[in-house]
Amino acid sequence: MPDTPVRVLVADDEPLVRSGLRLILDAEPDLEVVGEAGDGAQAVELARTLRPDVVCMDVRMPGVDGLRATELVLRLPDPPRVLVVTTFEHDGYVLDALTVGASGFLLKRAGADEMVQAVRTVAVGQSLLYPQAVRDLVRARPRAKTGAPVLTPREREVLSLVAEGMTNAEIATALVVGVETVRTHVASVLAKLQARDRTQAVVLGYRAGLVDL
Amino acid sequence: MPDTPVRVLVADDEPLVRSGLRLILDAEPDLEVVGEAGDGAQAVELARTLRPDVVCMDVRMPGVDGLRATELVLRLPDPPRVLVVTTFEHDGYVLDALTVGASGFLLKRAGADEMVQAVRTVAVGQSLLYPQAVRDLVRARPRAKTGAPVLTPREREVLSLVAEGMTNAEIATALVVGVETVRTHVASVLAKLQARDRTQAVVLGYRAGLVDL
DNA sequence: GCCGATATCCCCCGGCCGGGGGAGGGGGCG
DNA sequence: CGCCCCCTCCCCCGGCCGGGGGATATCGGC
Repeated sequence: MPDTPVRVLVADDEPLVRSGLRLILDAEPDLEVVGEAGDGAQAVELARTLRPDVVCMDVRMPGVDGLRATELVLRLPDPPRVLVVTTFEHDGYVLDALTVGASGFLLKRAGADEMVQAVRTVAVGQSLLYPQAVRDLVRARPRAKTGAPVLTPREREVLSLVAEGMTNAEIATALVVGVETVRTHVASVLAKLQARDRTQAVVLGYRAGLVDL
Repeated sequence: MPDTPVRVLVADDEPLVRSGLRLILDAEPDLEVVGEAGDGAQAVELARTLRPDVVCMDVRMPGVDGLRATELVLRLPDPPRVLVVTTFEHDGYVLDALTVGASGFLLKRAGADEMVQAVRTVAVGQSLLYPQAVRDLVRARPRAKTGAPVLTPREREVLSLVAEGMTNAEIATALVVGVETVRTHVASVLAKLQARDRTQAVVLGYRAGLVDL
């Protein structure tokens, strides 16, 4: 059945954990650990060069942490699937991990069977969670709007035009006001969304449910 | 490795689908189809008497449907895991299925490999979804279109970082290249997307399905 | 071997943008 | 009546951006 073994990259700052994972995974004929990374930066670099099918990524790592590393890994051309591994279930990383695009989330206390199963599952392109994580997800789901910054009507209007890629001058023309006015509104929006520039404002505004793209 | 095979109950109103599933699953030495049900009521009854480890449950069934049957099955003493199977991904059943306690959600168009993997995954007590379902859960968002401009891998990578609101200098640092290089890539992206600036590039790239926000 | 595509680096320059101020008028609310 | 928020307009300035040129190296295909 194993046409060609699933190539796995293990990223964890503890050598002991890496060795343990390697032992467990290499024991399976259809799995092959092709590399180990001790921090996030290494993980990204090895993912780029080794081109594994699956990356087992620890969340807590020195320097570039697992989540950031996951983001970067998934931006690689033809990226691997990322299976995020963590120690505690309620550290709030689950949602973040899935948001940045991880394919699965596994607890370190999981047994060898589950670990092996998890790698196979994400390898075929499916997503995997532990049951508690699913419940957390379902419960925390309608969070799209809550906690969103409060923009004035005019500010929302301006933001939506910014999101259309219009310059301040064009927005001014569209709204029949001065460019200075638009500049002021944009400045308010940037401050409220804690965005550095209009590009960030568009992305953050979209994620906060303030604009539709 | 398979101490004792995973006992599976298949519930689907179409005999053809049941036979197909039985063929696929019984071909695996560690899986064993112990029964078939043609509707929800039968599924519940067989789950009670056969005590399978996993129930593959179709959503659409005459009489008691898959979701209701899932609820009932999970109320049995020492209940099996339920893997919900459906044809369409956007029928809104995902959330309902997870809410009533299903362990996983699988599309019928999934290949045999995925099907087998899915059963094994839920058998060891983990939850499973197809990636699209996770994205829907994390953030209900419409999907991308076709006819997207052709960007090189590096250009896509740069664009995704632009979509994070990063400046050219920051992108250069992240990718460990010179700022000049990033400027070149950004220029190519702008030209190909026919965008005037990076903000338009993000919006157009998102609408073309080239970047995730 | 040649050529195209890709990726990397370099320079100049005009322009829009964003930060930091300030200032006036109108409307709601105590 | 005052206060505060919203909308409106104004000035200066530093910085990043985007357009216009080129240049070199590697890789793959014909």
